[in-house]
Amino acid sequence: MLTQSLTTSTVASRVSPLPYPALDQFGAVTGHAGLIATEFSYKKDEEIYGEDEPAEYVYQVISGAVRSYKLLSDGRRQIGAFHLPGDVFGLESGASHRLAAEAIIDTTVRLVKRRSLEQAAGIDVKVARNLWTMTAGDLRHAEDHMLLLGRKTAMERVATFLLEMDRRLAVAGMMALPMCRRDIGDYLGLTLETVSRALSQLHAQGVLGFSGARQIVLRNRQRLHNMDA
Amino acid sequence: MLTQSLTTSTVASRVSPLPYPALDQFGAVTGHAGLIATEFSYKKDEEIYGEDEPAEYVYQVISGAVRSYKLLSDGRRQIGAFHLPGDVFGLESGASHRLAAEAIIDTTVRLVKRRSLEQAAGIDVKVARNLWTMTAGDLRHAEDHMLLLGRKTAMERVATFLLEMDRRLAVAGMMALPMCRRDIGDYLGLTLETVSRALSQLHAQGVLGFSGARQIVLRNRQRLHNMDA
DNA sequence: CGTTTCTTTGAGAGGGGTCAACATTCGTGG
DNA sequence: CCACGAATGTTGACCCCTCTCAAAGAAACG
Repeated sequence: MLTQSLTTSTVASRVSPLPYPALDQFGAVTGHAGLIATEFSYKKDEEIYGEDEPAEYVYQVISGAVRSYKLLSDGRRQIGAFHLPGDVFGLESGASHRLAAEAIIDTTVRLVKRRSLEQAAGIDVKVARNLWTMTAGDLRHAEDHMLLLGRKTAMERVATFLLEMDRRLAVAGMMALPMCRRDIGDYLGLTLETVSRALSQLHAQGVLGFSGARQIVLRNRQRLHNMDA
Repeated sequence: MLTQSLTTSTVASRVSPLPYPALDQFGAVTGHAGLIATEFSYKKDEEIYGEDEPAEYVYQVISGAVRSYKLLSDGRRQIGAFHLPGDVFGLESGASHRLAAEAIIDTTVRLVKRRSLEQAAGIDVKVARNLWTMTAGDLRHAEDHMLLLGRKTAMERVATFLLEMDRRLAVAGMMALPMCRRDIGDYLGLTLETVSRALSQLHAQGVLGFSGARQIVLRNRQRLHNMDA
């Protein structure tokens, strides 16, 4: 990794315009500490870091999308989270990454050295608090996702997924999913066929509209909320 | 809650003898800050706090066992974690508890006010770091559990559970499970019958021995490790 | 020692997985 | 801008793992 086009810049608080600047948690950390941030780009399906690899950097998506996942020895995959523009990922309290990360589509990230964040946290209590808060946010998502994976039906999982993506990346009532059906399945603990069937059923019921398999408009969010149990 | 026998004491670092004093993370926090810790007891199946309830206290199990869980509207339950003696639970970065907590059996906990921990973290960077590390530990467990819930078979889940409990509460090669089959099922995303059948099968294969349904001896940990994929 | 709760086991059903074929979309180069 | 090929998505048929429902057995408790 780290063998591509590389731009270095001293970061004030926010270098690049992000879709949701109001929620720029990364800037909240780097801003206080005057850290060096670097931009970096990955091509579709390129690995950003592997599972159990030393956690040298912390990342923020500038554009594109990232999947974090774990694998079983026979190749079964569980995606723990999708990271969209503005999201911070790869933040670890320990020495190594617990999940691998790959670019879903061509993606640009900003990154800072973990060591410098740790150092800043040792000096500035506000930075330390921000790191804790970000990890706690990841934990909240994981707890919600355990409920989905352990106890929801296929239709409920897909409904939950659609509402999550609608919230996170809908523009003008429409969302452009960056990930394929297999990624969605591996996120929801389903097969790609089951995801496809659920989406078709929702389409037939008029709950959503397609313009291409990955361009979706939700036409009845209330029905989806009811389905998500 | 908080309507039972109540003992207050000023905590040095460790008040009560814990089974695994080497891993006393709670003491690492309270020790530095000279916080007031209180002991409190709950009866079997008593609620400690509810989902979305204000997070006023942080807890450590002294004796007994606790389950943390989420419910769907129709009563389906996902247990996110079991808390055993020495474990800290109920630690939140935000204002409220994301999961409910109940005593599995009669349980005694030590508790400190969240506010005083926050305050200590604002003064002492080491305390802040400890809070972050504890939340990161919970996140690691949740990430592993998502893989289990999303991608493992029933037998793999039970094998993983047995190895986890063996690691956490085995004494002299034997473990005394505090929780019933339904709790195990709700932790593993299975029904209690499926858990029972998997345990019976492992028993028939000689992988484990019973002395009462909840007293289990692992006779072949390697086989379990192979099963857990 | 009786009662209640928990666990085991069986039989049958169903939701989601698997395998396969076809359709659509997208990227690429003509 | 279109044509082609590859990748992605949809749909169908069938199967199997786990769930559901039921009953008997074992353990815990007063």
